[in-house]
Amino acid sequence: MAQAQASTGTQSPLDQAVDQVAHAIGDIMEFWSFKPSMGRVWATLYLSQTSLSAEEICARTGLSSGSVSMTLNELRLWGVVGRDTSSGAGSGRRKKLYRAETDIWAMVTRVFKERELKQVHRTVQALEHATSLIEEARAAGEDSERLAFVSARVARLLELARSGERMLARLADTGELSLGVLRGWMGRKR
Amino acid sequence: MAQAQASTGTQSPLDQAVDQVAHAIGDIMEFWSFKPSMGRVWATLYLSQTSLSAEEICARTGLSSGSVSMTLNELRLWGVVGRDTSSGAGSGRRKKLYRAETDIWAMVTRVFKERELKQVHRTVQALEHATSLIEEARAAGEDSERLAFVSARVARLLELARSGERMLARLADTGELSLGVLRGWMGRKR
DNA sequence: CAAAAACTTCAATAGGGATTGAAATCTTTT
DNA sequence: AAAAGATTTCAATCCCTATTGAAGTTTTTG
Repeated sequence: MAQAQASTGTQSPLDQAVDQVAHAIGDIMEFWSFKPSMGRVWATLYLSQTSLSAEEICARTGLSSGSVSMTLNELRLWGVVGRDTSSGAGSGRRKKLYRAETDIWAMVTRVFKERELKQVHRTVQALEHATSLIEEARAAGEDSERLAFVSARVARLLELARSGERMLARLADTGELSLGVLRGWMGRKR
Repeated sequence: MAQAQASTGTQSPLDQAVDQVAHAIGDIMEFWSFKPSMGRVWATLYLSQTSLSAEEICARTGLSSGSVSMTLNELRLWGVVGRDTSSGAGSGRRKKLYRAETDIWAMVTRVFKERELKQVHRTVQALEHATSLIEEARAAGEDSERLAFVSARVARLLELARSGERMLARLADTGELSLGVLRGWMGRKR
């Protein structure tokens, strides 16, 4: 029902299919905190035999030219879209042409490295900072039961966050992940 | 600077530490598309020796009572917060008391199963539907090069999504994950 | 080198979801 | 069983981010 398709009312089943895939990819990208437009644009390119101009992409996705321009650049930044430097086939004016990168493995890796890892690392840093505040309190002579408790739990969180960080890093470049370590380690410890 | 702390202006280093951790957990939860308040509330409980009433949690997080109530229920739904049914120690009126669950492994597993898996499955379904639209086009006699191309690529996406689904499922209950399969498989195939 | 086309940028808008706060409901106490 | 207290619910609000669209810039073409 809610089809923001640019073209005229009715489309062929094939067009519908393409549109649906674009939306599906948009949705999952959004779920992973990317802009939905990134998913839509990438999918549109991925399902096109030929490389497309920004204008074409506008037409097919129904997004504004501004949005397409920004989205395209972002996608290029992520390395999932490339430019096609074919000077040839000059029918219309000279436009830049884009195509989807197809090495999905590289994409996933990249995303893990740059996004998940970065966020987890931020958390590690925050926890480290909290730890130093706790040390400060201890240094200032505080010696309550509460301090001991909080200190222990923050230490535990920090340990966990660091493990997570290591695991993601490993996953990102070896493609192997075992939560076994974590599992045993967190186990039934309170 | 931006400390939405309920209590009075200045806090002890220990309080600051607790507050920071709560915010850090809130941030990473938000990054994973949960409500930040869930992280804040959970962390507040996790760093408290004693179980807390909703009122206490309001005071410590600065969130509204309504928000705390809803957040608490959601957290309980996720199984990461439990109620403490101690009838004892009656100083004030009888309030429900909450404590943080500490089995982080269980939490992670749960989240994977219920959230990531569900979303990936939605994608699989969407792609399956698109596939059936393509079949429809083919059945209707369409036989373009474009159809063949789109069909192949959608099939590829579907294969990928299904692999992802299987892997997540496996990860969720064995804790083991190898992207090796995927890697080799996606490899340099175009 | 001027005009046209393509592309980028950015302030304004739209849209969605988290949070509030107060009314409604349910629970406990006297 | 009434009053006080605690909890839940939900419409209104707030906040944040994605998208727009038009103005500005760069590139291409005659």
